[in-house]
Amino acid sequence: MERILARNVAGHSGETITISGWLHKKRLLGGLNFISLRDRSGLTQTLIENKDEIEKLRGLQIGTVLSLTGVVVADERAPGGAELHDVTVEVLEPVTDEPPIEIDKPISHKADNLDSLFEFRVLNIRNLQEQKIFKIRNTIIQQFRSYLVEREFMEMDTPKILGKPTEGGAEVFTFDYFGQDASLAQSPQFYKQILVGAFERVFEIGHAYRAEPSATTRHMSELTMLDVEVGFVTSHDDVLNLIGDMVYDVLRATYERHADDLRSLNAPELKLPASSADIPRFTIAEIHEMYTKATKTDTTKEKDLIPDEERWIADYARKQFGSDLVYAKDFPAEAGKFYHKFTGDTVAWADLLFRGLEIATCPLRESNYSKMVEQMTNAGLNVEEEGFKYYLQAFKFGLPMHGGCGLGIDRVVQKTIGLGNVKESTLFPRDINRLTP
RNA sequence: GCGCCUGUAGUGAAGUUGGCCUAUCACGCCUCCCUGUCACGGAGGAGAUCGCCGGUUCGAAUCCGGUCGGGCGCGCCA
Repeated sequence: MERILARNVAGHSGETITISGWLHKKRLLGGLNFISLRDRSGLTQTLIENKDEIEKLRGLQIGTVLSLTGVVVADERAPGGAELHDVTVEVLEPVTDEPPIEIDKPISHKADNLDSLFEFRVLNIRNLQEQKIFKIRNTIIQQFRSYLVEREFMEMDTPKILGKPTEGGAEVFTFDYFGQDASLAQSPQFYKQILVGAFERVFEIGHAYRAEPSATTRHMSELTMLDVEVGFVTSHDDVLNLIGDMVYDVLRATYERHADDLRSLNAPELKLPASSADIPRFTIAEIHEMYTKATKTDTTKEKDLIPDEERWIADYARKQFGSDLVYAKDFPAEAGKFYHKFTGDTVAWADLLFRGLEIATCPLRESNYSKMVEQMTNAGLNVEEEGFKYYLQAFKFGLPMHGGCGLGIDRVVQKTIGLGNVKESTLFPRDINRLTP
């Protein structure tokens, strides 16, 4: 018999149907037994009065894979307005071991219990509340993708196995690759710039690897990044307009589609200005000045924003401009890297902050070959090196002015829902001491 | 890496100024009762050498030293 999903059961009133899924909850009231079955679309309640049928479930634990066949009866007392009666039970995969956690109860997300959260991840993702996190994540990724595809961005797949790292900065993982020194990509940056030289507009949603020994609520060793790069921009503002509008659009759509889920997860209310063009933008120097004035902590000598400053400016933007998003732009020139576009004392690079956390870096790149060679040389890099050879080819043979962003998907999900730790937004997080599951 | 906090049944918690702890509670699990449950309810039961090692003491979950695991903040962060 055709399998009917939980969400469609009510539409088959009066018919005999078969549902399949996992035993989610038993409520045995004696002669009246409620069994709820979970499938990918939700729960179905079934009513089993026949003692022989309920006996088939004796000794079987939550998670047992079942097919239940019965008549759909509309009843207001049933969750969803309908349930199965006169049920025949067929056990497809019996589970006799007691699950180590309860999957129909709230899963603790207290910081102290995060280790248990991930230790039992395989099972707690069967919890419907826990699943909401990953359904929201899925929507966020889909929204980013469709925003970009609609604007003629091409989705790309660039290698994560790279040669020996040449440029410093973030620590990379290195390993033996058939006798050669290899490393894991910390970013698809070089590739996306190269691809701008062919396709103008590209993006990638993929993993990036960081070997920094960071033990914070916002870092992981393996993260999911959205990398966007667009050619033929005419200013840094073009880049900020595009990325700001994209994030604005994705957050709006996600809050719309998952209003109920976000409410049940106690997500903060979304505050955005009337238009994405109104996302407040402050220079790093302005933020240092305002922060120093407000807190008496002098940060004017800092190159970057300190974490507390990020939270402070976010709070300021929310109160003064009604915006959960804020740009911190124009980093001091000494913070810039060789691939950035420099404009006097500052570098055309902005961070997009969402609720006090950096979710994206949005730079404008240097696109002129001679300038690149000069900036690399000034940075003490050897332009003849293998790692730069192919990268520089793209410049030598013509790149338009371009810029884009590297955006942390995990952080967007974390902050959208209001999770305390970025790992909670990730199915199987990797950090400095977790490699499993 | 540094600082602070933390580690008690399968899970989540209480107890941590040493003795009344033979370690408490909730959920889960097992047995039984229960015809409208939906965090079902009721009766009973099993389940913990209190992270590990050592020390102090008549006596340690509790104090001390070490060690391992975990968390938070900072640092690092193309």
